[in-house]
Amino acid sequence: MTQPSPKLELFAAFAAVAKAAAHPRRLDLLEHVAQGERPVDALAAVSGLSVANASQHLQQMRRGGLVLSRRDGKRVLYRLSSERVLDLLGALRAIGERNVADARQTLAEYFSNRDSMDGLSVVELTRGLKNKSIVLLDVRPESEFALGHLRGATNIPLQQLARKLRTLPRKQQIVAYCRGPYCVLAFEAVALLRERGFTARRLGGGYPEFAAAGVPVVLG
Amino acid sequence: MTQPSPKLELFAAFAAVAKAAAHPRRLDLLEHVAQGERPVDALAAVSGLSVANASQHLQQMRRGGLVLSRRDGKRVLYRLSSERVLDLLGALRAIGERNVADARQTLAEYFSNRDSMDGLSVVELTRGLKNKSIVLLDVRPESEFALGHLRGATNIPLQQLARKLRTLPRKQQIVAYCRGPYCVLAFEAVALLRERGFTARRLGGGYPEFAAAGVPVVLG
DNA sequence: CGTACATTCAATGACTCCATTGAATGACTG
DNA sequence: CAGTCATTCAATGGAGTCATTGAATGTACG
Repeated sequence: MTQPSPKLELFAAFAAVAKAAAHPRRLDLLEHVAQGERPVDALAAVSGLSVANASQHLQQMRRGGLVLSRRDGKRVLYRLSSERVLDLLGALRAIGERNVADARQTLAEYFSNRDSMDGLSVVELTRGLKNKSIVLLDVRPESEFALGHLRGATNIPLQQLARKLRTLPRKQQIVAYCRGPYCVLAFEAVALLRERGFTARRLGGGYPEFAAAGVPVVLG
Repeated sequence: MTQPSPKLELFAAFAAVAKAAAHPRRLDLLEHVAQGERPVDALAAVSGLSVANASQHLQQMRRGGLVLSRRDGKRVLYRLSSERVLDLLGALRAIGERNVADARQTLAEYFSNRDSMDGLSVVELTRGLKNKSIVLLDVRPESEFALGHLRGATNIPLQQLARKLRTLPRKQQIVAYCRGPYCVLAFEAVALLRERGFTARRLGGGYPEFAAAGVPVVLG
């Protein structure tokens, strides 16, 4: 329409991508979609949205090219469109984290003494698994673990963790992960484990990030 | 099960970053800001916005943490907040480019036979400069070149290119770059040069991208 | 110390986005 | 082929965004 500027037309396309990501609920949904392919109602349930609302948000992300959908029987399954989306999320986090750190509120409050909670990198994880110096713990709900998880991980959902402590070793370091870098499950798991005298650390990212980084996975 | 859920609060911060990038004009402005620190009126001029409008867009990007501003006398200078912003732009491009490729319109129309126009990588550039097998050409306006450019580049603004062809060598490959991966200047320069029998290619990104990738620069 | 200048603020209508509701589509199941 | 279920559509108010205007800061310079 604005006849000229092919550049602006392209930038409009890029802006549409950003717009698709520019809503807190959608980012939340996106993190869940990143765990694996799932139908609308499941995504609506885990992120606490009405089905209609979740559907609309998912469609907006599809228009923006963040997710793809396919029909399977009477369900429609959504999945990430590509690993590039994780790059986008990473960039948003990097900038957003800086913003909240400057006006330090949330981070400091909820993820207190973050330094000691600093996450393991991919290389540290790989080395530790080879060494058998660490035990990898997936604290997401069973259903998400079943959908896909890092190879060698044991699944103990956070809610059951307190009851199953005796199954965990005390001589190795326990490394917990969940959905993403800001997923609270792993933070709380590490806090609980340390309280009970275990040596515990958190992974620097969640399942999707480490899977994208090349860590071997088991798919459901 | 919390009122403002720490996670959603963080995601709101990330969404705010995305929102700051979710407007074509702002992406355009951002590309110009990425060339170097500049006052509002200059940015307004190059992107064809009114000063008040540019000011408001810039402030929104500042709130989103994409740019920073500082006062210098009676001017306010804006600059990128960090190189992370370039990562964000890269991710938006990667996803957005895919989207328009699927509905191939703009790309095909304006950047026809893009394969042959495919850009040089950082390593290719570095090797070529060492070899002296290429000549690096900056086709941005003089003012932007003065603000900062890749080391070893010659500045011939696109408008003057046709007149200054005789200053260019015919035995080396000419590599043109401008503001970013989708800046038309370099595309047109390459097209013109090839028409006149030169061997010409485009750089795979603009000044900000290659500077961030570690290519040596000269600052003004 | 007043004037000029760069930038920002405030206010305005046109427009788009958000969440909710209830109805419509499409596809399996008996 | 009627019933059921998952998803999407359409319509609704309420909130937020956009570009434009003209006025208000704040800084320098004579």
